[in-house]
Amino acid sequence: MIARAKSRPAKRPSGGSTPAKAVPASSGLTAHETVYRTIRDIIFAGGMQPGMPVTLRGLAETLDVSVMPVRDAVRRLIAERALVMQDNRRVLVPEMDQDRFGQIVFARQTLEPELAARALKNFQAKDIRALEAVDRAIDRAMAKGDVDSYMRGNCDFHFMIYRLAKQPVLLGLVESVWLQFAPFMRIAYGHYDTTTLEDFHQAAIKAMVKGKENDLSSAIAADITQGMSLIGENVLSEAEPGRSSTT
Amino acid sequence: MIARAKSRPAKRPSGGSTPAKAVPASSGLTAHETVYRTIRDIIFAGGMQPGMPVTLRGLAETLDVSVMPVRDAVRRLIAERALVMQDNRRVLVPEMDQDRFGQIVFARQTLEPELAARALKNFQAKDIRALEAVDRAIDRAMAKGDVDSYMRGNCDFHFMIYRLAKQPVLLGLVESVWLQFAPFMRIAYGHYDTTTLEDFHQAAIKAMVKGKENDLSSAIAADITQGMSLIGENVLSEAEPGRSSTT
DNA sequence: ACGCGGCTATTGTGATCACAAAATTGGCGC
DNA sequence: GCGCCAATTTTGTGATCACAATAGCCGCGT
Repeated sequence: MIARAKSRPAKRPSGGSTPAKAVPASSGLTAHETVYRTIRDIIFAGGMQPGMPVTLRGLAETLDVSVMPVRDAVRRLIAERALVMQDNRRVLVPEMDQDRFGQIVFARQTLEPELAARALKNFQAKDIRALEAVDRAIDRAMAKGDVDSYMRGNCDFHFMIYRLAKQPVLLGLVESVWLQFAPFMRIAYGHYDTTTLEDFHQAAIKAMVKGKENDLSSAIAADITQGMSLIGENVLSEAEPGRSSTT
Repeated sequence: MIARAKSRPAKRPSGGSTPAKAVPASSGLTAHETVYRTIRDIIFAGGMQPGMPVTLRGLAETLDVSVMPVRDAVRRLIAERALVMQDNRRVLVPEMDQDRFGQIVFARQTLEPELAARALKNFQAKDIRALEAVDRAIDRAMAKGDVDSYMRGNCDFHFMIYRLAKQPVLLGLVESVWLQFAPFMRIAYGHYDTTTLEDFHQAAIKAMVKGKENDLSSAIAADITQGMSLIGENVLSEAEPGRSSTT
């Protein structure tokens, strides 16, 4: 739950320039960058319900920063299509529908297997080991029914591969696509038993070890097909009628 | 040419809240949106040289707005990969290299023919007429050697088709890709005689009229191949060695 | 003459204030 | 009790100021 803006109970001391900051202390990055990653991670973790409104002051209050970095971060996420701004100038997590979903599936199937194939020549032994470690973590999360860890692991697995391709243009496109369907992945996986899923990650790792480009692409493609059809079945069927709001 | 920041010759009147604005008057949109489109159009028109630094205050001075809308617009363009920010926090038009170019070509060839195919079922007679008008304008621009009009027409032609597909997710990805290679298109077309190019636009229009999806995709693919190989030959070969600066 | 160190100007970042539009709430009339 | 209109609150937008970091420049020393 994201806190709403409060009534400005206490004024800032007086200091000229740096009255309020808490987030950026953790790293040497800019506040806006930190806020951006924080929000992005929340989205990837499924922490934002589609249709849920997002307010600058609300986020600023929650993250304990001023509105300025939040504004930058939100605008960036809007540019990346992770959030949308409607005519009201209201910012919210976009809803999913059949059209959007079909486009996302096409983009994933088109870009990600190719990205994996282009990563193949850069794989080193340590990368394989890291991927196996992530995959074991995914298995543990599946066994425990830990949806958050599963999603995080799945995201790490894919992007660990894609990053190795060193193709920043394609990687940027894929990141934008992931940001757009991540919220629904969380919903679907929350409804479904992930333990019954076939593990295409092992097939992908095996293809990497053997250097079989086509096998790697196929494994990624199969993984995407499986995951996206799961989302499609669970999200679109119930979200279509429109705001059931069972509460 | 974009003006550099000057030495702040005249101070703003004094008014409390709206001392400076000139761009937004033209439309009911926000200033940031207007500035964004202005910069984007400049990029599409090839008005920004790769490697050229971009400063917030410089742009603000040129467009006669305060730095705030410019800041929003520039950050948005950075998110869309039209501009890059280096570690120095300096913003500039990204350079092109073989790697980036290959990724852009792949993304275009993968996404754009599909987008055209998906637009096919939405074509109406007036759309065909509009496309033919644009194509005639392109021919005129080619005949006169008007590079700017040619590029504008080419951009209009493609996006008029893509927009009809009503696939906002894919359209967003394609727009981001175009923003990344547009500056180099200008350079290539400035060096090359465009009158020798084969006109795949006519083939595309004919395919639309006949409703032949595969022919339309092929025509778009051929058009992309032709245009991008032209850019590749003219830009990469000379830009590779590094900053010749013949002036 | 050339290199180097300090100084100045410029840059992006962030905070705060002000404002218009929209949403929400409250009260009034029916 | 229900619907509508006005006042209030909340929201995004934009402007201005302040500041740290950097780049560019000038002069000094050898």
